[in-house]
Amino acid sequence: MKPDPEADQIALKEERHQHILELLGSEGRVLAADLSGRYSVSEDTIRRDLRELARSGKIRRVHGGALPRRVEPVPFVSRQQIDIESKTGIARAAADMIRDGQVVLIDGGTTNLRIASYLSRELSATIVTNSPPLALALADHPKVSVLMLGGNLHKEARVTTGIETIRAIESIRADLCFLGMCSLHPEVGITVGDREEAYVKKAMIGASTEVVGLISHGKMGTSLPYLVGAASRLKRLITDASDEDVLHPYRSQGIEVTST
Amino acid sequence: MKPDPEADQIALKEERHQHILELLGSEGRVLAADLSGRYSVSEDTIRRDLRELARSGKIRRVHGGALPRRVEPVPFVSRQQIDIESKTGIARAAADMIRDGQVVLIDGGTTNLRIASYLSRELSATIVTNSPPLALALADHPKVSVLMLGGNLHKEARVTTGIETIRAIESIRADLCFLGMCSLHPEVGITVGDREEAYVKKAMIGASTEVVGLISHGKMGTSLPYLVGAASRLKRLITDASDEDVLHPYRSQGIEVTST
DNA sequence: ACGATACACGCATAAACATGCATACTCAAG
DNA sequence: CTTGAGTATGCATGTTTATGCGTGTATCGT
Repeated sequence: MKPDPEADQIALKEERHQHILELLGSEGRVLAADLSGRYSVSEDTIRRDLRELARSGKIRRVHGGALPRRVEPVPFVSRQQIDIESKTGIARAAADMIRDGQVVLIDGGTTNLRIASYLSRELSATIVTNSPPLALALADHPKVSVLMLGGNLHKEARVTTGIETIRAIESIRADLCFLGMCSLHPEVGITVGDREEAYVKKAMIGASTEVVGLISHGKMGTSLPYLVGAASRLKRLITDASDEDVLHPYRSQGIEVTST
Repeated sequence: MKPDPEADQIALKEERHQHILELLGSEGRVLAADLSGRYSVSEDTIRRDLRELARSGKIRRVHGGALPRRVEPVPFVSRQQIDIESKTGIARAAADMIRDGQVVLIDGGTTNLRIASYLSRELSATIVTNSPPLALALADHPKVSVLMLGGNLHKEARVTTGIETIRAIESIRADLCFLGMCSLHPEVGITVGDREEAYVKKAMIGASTEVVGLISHGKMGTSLPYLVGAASRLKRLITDASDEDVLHPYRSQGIEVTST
């Protein structure tokens, strides 16, 4: 055996495996024939390596070489698909409001969840949320720090609620709060369909300097059994509704309305 | 004995061990044959050395030599795909352990995440977890109640950690705890790669009547920087490893071992 | 449909391995 | 000093592992 200048740095099988994985990570693919030459071993050996790595799920074996494991996008629930365009605009406008260094309280809900997608990769802030889906969506963000609020999981809404959640909220001071809106009415106020959620939202309002409501047009002017607070608790409203008749009642209460 | 210019500076076993570790640190790997020549001892002696070092978790033994302990930062999403079959068996066995009415603490980790899929639809229990993905996986379950532990989101592991998490754990008494295992060694104990996580796991052990460890074979006999506790803290171990040589050290510590 | 390439399988072999045993050394008690 | 226990080492042994090669099969691109 002649020492190959490139090879025989790697004499151990495990070492080769590791190296193949790294190579796959940086190059995006590997070819069996190429690896054979690179490590000065027979293609059979390489094939055996690839087979092993594939069997333990570390790579995806294909004819001629191997590819990285499929990185499939996070499987989001179908409900997210509703009203995509309107929610996109609202979420983007909300994401733009966040400044570096701020502590931001973000409530659950599908609209709020989309905020995660529109946060700048450069943003360095602390996001506090009672929504596990939102927390997970932010897990890939390079800079934001995520504080998950504990509590009972409300299965329908996918948010945590209850006394633990409220206590945790009470112990923070947020610069900004994006409140999820189930329904909003200029006179009745902010209402939700769940008692526990109402208390959580009240606590969120109380813990934040500035409260912003995100709401799609279909939910405006409606009401639900449990009251969170008057509409005037909101400093700003971001919505896709554009009908001035609908928006004016809020403006007249001193709420800044942003229509996307 | 003939004095070797390079060798016999090192005559003691401990000296050799120390030197091997240093070499491993600087070179990234060591070869048994190479070391044999370097220290002018037989390969058998080197093999014994390597075996000892591996047994105490300081190196990773491979055919032909040894490598540093694996520090393999595989992203969470792709980690989910690794060793699917083995994780399935382990998770199923774990799910079967849960009885109606119990309060069960489930740690993060990809193996534990799969437990959710195997819970009977009839089961009525309270699941407490610091893993948002697990909480979400359980959101569709008809009967279990889910308590999400709050805290800072550890992005890599997708679990919450920190003082909030620990406080929340301390306030509950669980019947059962499924501890996620990053690595387990019969003598070194349960270890993890993150300091915060170590504290959370400690708290989990303390809050549970019965602690069960779920671990796939590849993680057995390895160790990481931060100690959670002795292996004997586990009442039961569920693994896909079936090699009696690997399992016996745990059995002899009084741990019930279930091999799937 | 066709060669060309990549592949899986079985077999052979050399290296690496575990194990048991014998030897040599150390240290301390007799 | 002698003796004996404990340890480290080397050697002989049979076993396991990693690898390469030959054969025949599957897959690819045209």
